Formats: sequence, C-alpha cells, structure tokens
Amino acid sequence: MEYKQRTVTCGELRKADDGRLVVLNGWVHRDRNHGGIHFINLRDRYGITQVVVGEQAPEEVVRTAEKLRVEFCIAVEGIVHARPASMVNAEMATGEIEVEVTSLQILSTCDPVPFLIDEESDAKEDTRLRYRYLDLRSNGMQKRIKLRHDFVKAIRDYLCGRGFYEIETPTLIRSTPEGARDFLVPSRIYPGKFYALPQSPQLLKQILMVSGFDKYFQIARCYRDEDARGDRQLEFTQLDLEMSFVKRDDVLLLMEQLFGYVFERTMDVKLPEHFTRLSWHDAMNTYGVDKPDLRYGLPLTDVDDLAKESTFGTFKAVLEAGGCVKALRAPASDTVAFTRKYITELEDAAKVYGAKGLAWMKIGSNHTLEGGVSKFFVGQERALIDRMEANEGDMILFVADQWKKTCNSLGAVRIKLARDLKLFDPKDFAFCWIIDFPLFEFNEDRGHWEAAHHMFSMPQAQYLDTLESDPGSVKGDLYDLVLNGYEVASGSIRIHDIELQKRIFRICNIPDEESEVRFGFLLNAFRYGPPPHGGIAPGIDRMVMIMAGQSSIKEVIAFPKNTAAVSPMDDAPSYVDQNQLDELHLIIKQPEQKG
RNA sequence: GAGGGUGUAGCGAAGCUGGUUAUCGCGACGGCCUGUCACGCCGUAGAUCGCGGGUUCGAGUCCCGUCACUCUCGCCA
Repeated sequence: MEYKQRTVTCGELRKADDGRLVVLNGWVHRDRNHGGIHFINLRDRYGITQVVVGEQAPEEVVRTAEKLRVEFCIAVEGIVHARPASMVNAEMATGEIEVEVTSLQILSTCDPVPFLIDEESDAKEDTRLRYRYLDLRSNGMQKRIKLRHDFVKAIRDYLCGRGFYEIETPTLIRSTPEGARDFLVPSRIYPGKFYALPQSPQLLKQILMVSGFDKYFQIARCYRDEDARGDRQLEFTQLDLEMSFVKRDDVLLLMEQLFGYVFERTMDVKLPEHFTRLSWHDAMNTYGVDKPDLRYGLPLTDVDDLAKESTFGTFKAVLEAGGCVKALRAPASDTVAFTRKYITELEDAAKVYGAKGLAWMKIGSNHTLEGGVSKFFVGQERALIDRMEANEGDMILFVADQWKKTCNSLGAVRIKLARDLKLFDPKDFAFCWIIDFPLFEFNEDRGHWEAAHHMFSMPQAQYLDTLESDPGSVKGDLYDLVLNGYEVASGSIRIHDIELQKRIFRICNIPDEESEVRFGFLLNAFRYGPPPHGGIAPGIDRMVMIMAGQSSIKEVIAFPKNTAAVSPMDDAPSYVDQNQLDELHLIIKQPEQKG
C-alpha cells in the first residue's frame, strides 16, 4: 500500500514549527465532528496532536474524514499552525499548535472497540488481557512499558560500566527439583526424558564463576509452576547476577550503587547511599514479616512482662505455654473510627495467620485505658501507655500466641492499619536489607530439614561445627532486598567446597548417591578450582511494579497470564494435536470427571 | 486444596426488605451542528440479569449447586 510516511511524531510539534508541512501517522484517539469542521486527536507512542479538517480542506479529505472512527490507523499530511491564544490547550504538550489537514488516508479501519483507550482503562482485568493489544495502547501501559525498558537499559549500562559481562544461559536445562515445581519440556529424541525450564539460572551462574567470568549478569526469564499472585507470575524476569572473590558487603554495596544510579536515571529519585540493615530475627520480631515496609513505623512491642502481671488469664496461659504477647499501637485517626466493626476487620486480618483473637483497648484522657481488655490491666495503665508511647485516642492491639504466629498475625494487622490510616507516602521508596537468615527450616510434612532459601548458600563461619547437631540455629550468609514491603531481591554467598556442599545436602535429606545424580555436574565443577563467589537476583517485574506505583506485576508485563495461569488473549495453555503427542511419546491421562 | 469479593447490553455501573415494560453513563447506529479538545443536541438499536436447579402466584433479587474472574491463605529453594 502506498501511503505517506510520517515526517514527525504526534508528540513533538511546537509553536516554533508554525508553517511547516508535515506528515503524521497514528491512531484516531478522539474525533470531534462539528459538522463543518472535524477535530481529530491523532495519537502515537509519543503523544497526541490535534489535526483539523476545516472548510478549506479539499472535498476528498472531508469525505474521508466523515468515515473516520475511533482507533482507525491513518496518515495525515498538513500544515502546522500556531493556535491563537484563546484556543491553546495547556493540558497537551502539543497544545500550542494544530495541523490543518491537506491530505488524509485511512491505513486501516477498526471494529468498534470493547473499551475506549484512555489514560487507564476502566475495563475489568480479564477484558483488558483478552484485548491486550488495545490495552497496551493506553498511555498508562505505554508509560509503564517504557519505564521497564528504561530500568533494564539503566541496569545494563551501569553493570557493563562496572565490568560485568552479560551472558545467556539455556532455558532448556536439567530438572533439579527441590523448592518450586519445575515446568517440564518433553524430549522428542529421548522418550521419557524431559528438559526443565529454569526456576533461575542458579547453578549455571555458579559454574560460570568456576569458568572465571568473575562478574556476570543476565536479564533472565525464570519459570516456576506455582499458583500466581498479584506479585507473582509463573514466568517472570530477574536480574541474575554473580561475582567471584566477593563477600556479602561487596554484593550489598554494589546493589546500593546500582539502584542509586538506576532510580536517579529512570525516576529522578535520589536514594540514600546505604540501605537500612535488619537481621531476619529483628525484622520478624519488630515488624512481623521478613519483608517489612519501612515507609512507616508502628513496631510490634513486647509486653510479656506486663501481661504476666495482668489479671488476663488468656495472656498468662499463653506465656506459661512458652508463647509471647505483643502489642501494636494504632494511632488515632481522623478518617478511620475505631468502631467494633473496624476492630473485627483487624481481627480478621490477624486470624488469617492463625491468631485466635485480637485483644484491644483504647487510650482515654489522663492516661486511662478503656474498653476491651483494659479491665485486666488495672494499675498498669501508666506503664503500658509509656511502653507503647500511646496518646489519647490511640488504640492498643494485642496478640498472644507462639512467637512466629504472634509476629505474623500482628504484622498483618500492622500492614492493614498502615493502609487504612494512610500512614505512608505512596511515592516513597524505602529499601532495606534483611540479613542473617536461618539457613534451614524444618518441614513438618516431609519430616526433615530443608534449605530456607536454597541449598547453595554458605553457612556463617561460626556455625560450621554445629551444622548437623543444631541445624535450626544456623545462620546463613544470605540477604534479601526489601522495597516498600515487597521482597525484590534475594541472594547469598555460595558454597564453593564439595564437602561442605555435601554436608548441606545430607542435612536436607539428600544422601551422597542422590546428590551425585542430581547435582553431579555442579560438584564435578567444584573439583576444578572453584572461586569463592556470591550473588543476588533482583526481580525486575516487582521492582518496576513498585516504581510505577502499581500493586500487580501484570501492570508492567506486556502479555501476562491471569491467576488461573491462562493467557486470555491467545488462550494458552491449549490442547495439542495427537501427532505432536505421538512425536513426544506422551499419553494424556485425563483427570477423573467431578460429580 | 481453602476462604473472601465480583459476575446485569460491546464497556463500566444502579437495581433497597421478591411485584407491571430491568435503569444510568460511555460506546455503536442515524440525524443536526464552523473552534472543539471527555465537544454539544435529537433520535434508534442493543440484555436468555454467568450457567443449572429449587422455593414462590411471581426471582436480577431468596436457597442449593456449578463456572469464570479477582484478592488472600496454603504453595512460591
């Protein structure tokens, strides 16, 4: 098809272009037809320009303009005119000019659209995903996809400047389960054998260290066959990074410098030079989560001693059973009244994590306690109010249970309170490091210890003698990066010693014969002079999501899947031909029909 | 696997304790309109109220089941 190709984009014409003859290509964003005069907002990636078909327009142009509908793709040739002062649109970057059309061509037509292209679509997510190509035309999606591009570009620029190599690793690899479920790819050539899609390039990047590529990174797609969430998809993208001859602080420092550079360049946001560091235990104990949102305070406070002296039997029973009592101050609010109904909402949040209840009391005037469980704390008013740093109108909330349940439950209440009471600026970015993670946790279902992160993380030196005798207390050289309450990166210094690695495997119930089969290639590599090494893997989707002020990573992924692991646009996954199954030596066993 | 929420026209929503012809906005279609910029005005079409069953003289509304979407717990080394 012959058509006039653009000489300018829809976002760039200004007053100084007055009088120029230009060609624009783009989509009809809005078409205001006044009978004798058409105003067409023409849109492309770069912006929107008003083009006008007026009385002087050639008859053929007028006839074509009559046919235009929203989202038609068109080519326009015309003359740029500065608008008179009274007609300037200050809202638009190009609002000082308009283009008087001298030639108009429809490049393609558009069916009636299921939803209008706006800043943000108000259609339901399902509809947006089904028509993702239209949804992506919206300014909001265009901005977010651009932010993601800028973010990744800045990462590449920075790391390449620091001497890193970007190296690709395969996406068809050996299955090394443990942790998440693998996606499997059947081998046509070897009946019954499968490749796996990588959950992360973990082992491959460690082997690259053995190979001497001492500064490696990759923008890596990772796959985990688990249920999706707002901040989780079954495929996602990580900045995978590994370095040799580094210790923990080298990795942390590099990340602080990297994100300092990236945030300044992509968002014009200046981050602190260093991020707060919290031990895993302190994070859990003080904020009730291993990924605390430090845009606000509201620490959980230990009140074991006060509870013990109180007359509240429930608390005392929990303490005697070895549990703990923690309290949280809910600051008085102009917008949220602490009604019975609201307290029930808070209690429901606590119960999600297993708390049996949420005790409460209110702070009255002159250091008095009112309502709820206050009657059990007679004589302790002053001590409790001082401990909680509470003021009149505040509420104090208590959970009593085993330590972890107490922390998790009250931590959930803390998060809900902060959201409801708007205790933080959504434009803030609060990074923090969580360090000193336990290396193992006991899996009750399987009856053995498992790696809390993964099995390749280095135990801290002081625990090397007690790995087997007391796995539960071993801390690892592990670190998570947390941003605004989301885990955005996770890493560790790795084991590079065969014997130590085998000890870890054994503690995780993997005997030597089995680890040789499953991880033999790594162990073999470690026989050939492996360097000390460590790394980290920030999640690109989550970070961009937070930077874009969104709460779902679907908002920063061009073609995401829904919570049911389906892509509504192309309807993946789908059945395949019998021929394809035959070639792959697969027989499908249909699940039994329900009912 | 479990819990909460939602499902009404192409899209977004209203529809209170069951009661005539299911309402509104956007969009679509037709007409009018020379300065709009979410243009405006007049008119028209468009809905098996997610699906199946039940209660009832009568169900969008109540009950049971089921499906889809969504958030959360489990799960996510």
